[in-house]
Amino acid sequence: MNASDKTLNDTKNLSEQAHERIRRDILNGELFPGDKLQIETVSDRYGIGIAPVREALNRLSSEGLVARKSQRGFFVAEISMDSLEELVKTRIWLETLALRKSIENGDEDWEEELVLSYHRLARTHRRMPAEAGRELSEEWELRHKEFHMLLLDRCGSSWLLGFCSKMMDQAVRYRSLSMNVHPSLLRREGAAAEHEALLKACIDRNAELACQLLESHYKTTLEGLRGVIGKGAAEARTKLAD
Amino acid sequence: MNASDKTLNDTKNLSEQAHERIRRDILNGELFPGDKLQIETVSDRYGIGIAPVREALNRLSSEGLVARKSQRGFFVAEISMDSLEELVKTRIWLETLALRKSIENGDEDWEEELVLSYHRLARTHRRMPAEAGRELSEEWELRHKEFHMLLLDRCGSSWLLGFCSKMMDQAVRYRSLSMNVHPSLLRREGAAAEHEALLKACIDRNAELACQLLESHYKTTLEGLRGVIGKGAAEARTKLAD
DNA sequence: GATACGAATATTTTCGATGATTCATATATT
DNA sequence: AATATATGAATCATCGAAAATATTCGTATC
Repeated sequence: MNASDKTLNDTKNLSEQAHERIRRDILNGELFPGDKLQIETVSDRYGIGIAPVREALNRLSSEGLVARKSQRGFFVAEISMDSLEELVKTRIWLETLALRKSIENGDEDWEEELVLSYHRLARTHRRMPAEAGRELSEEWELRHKEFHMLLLDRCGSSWLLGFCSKMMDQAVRYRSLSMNVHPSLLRREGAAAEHEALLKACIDRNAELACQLLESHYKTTLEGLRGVIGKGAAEARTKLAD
Repeated sequence: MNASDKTLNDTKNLSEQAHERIRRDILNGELFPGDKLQIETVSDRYGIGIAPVREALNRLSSEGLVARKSQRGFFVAEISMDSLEELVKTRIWLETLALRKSIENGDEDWEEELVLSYHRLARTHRRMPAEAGRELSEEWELRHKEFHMLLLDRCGSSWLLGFCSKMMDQAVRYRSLSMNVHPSLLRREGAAAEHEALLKACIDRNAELACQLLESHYKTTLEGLRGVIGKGAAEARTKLAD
């Protein structure tokens, strides 16, 4: 339950630490799409032996963040504008579905958790100036995902929740990568207001409105990313040289 | 594209072979929910070293077929009536969604593929007497999944297709396990007719009917399994002694 | 000058063995 | 007799090195 459990990577065994850290670096856009994940290089980078690293990469490959070419090693999963559009489309389908069910089932506890989660998200947002540190940005992403997942939390299907979570991770990845290329472009101001409207619609049990808001929220984000992605991958490759 | 590519497990490396074979044994119900997957035992069973087996188990754990308890090894994922009900519910949500989209987008090629796939399924079914061999039963499961996936194939989202595929695998698992406990009970005759009706509705582009048929198809299957599952897990454990 | 072959190199994949952790049994103490 | 502690066996996690496989580069041939 405690949020700090995941950021502190002390107690776990090495293969879990490797999994967590590589995953984080992919989601934060520090590892670029298509990059080769050479076992020994990765092993050195994190100071973890090659066996745990292999295990982590194997798991990440099943989670869709890493591609695994037989006998040719591991690569950071590719991205493309096409697959981003497919991703957003699918997110809208599944999340509006989940949101409707969640609004149907949600009780007063749910409302309270939502209010709290929104408050935390807004607070983090307020503290975030133009060029915030990475930790704050990471914290925002965490809160953001928490809020959006909580919206769906009462949908009644852990399967559906899991699918939505997976797709949210992918979306985070696209955002991070775009931000690395065009640092100024993103983190638009409108987002905060949209979250608030979404919160209100849920508390009012206005499923129709809530779904509309969610849909336009994602479509707006998509438009913001359009055009950045194509160049993004190529540009990122050069930046790797550092 | 060729279906036999997956059944022949020759060319691949050992870790992929292990993954395929363990996966198959879990889906076919030869490995029972909760069973410990002791590395060395598994390694002996398949005649594959422990390193590839570990890799396979790691990937299977991310795919939801294997549970991984830190520092305590791997176990075949548990099942329960509750999670089966959740599974069926979610399948109906997502597959009717995908089916609607697929019927919207499907062209004449799609129709032809459907007819062909249905024919193959029906033929396999016809050749299957009361107590068919395992190979034939496996072939039926393959065709069955192929047909159901093809129904959704034109939905326009590889994400959604992947989710549905994952859930179908789980459903196969529940069926296999139930059949191991009550061999006579399952493989009801009605299924063939239901598939045919489904095919017809799709070709007629009657989305509403098709979704209704799909829903009742799954609900009927669920009812057939009800009551078998609870005892199933316990009874299966004893059978392991062989 | 371009292409194909083959040796040398780099990487992945796999194995066998060594530390680390958990679980079970037995002994000791109240 | 019952709980607690300690010891031993089993198993997991990790390491380092060998085998299998791709990749690169140079050389020879057309």
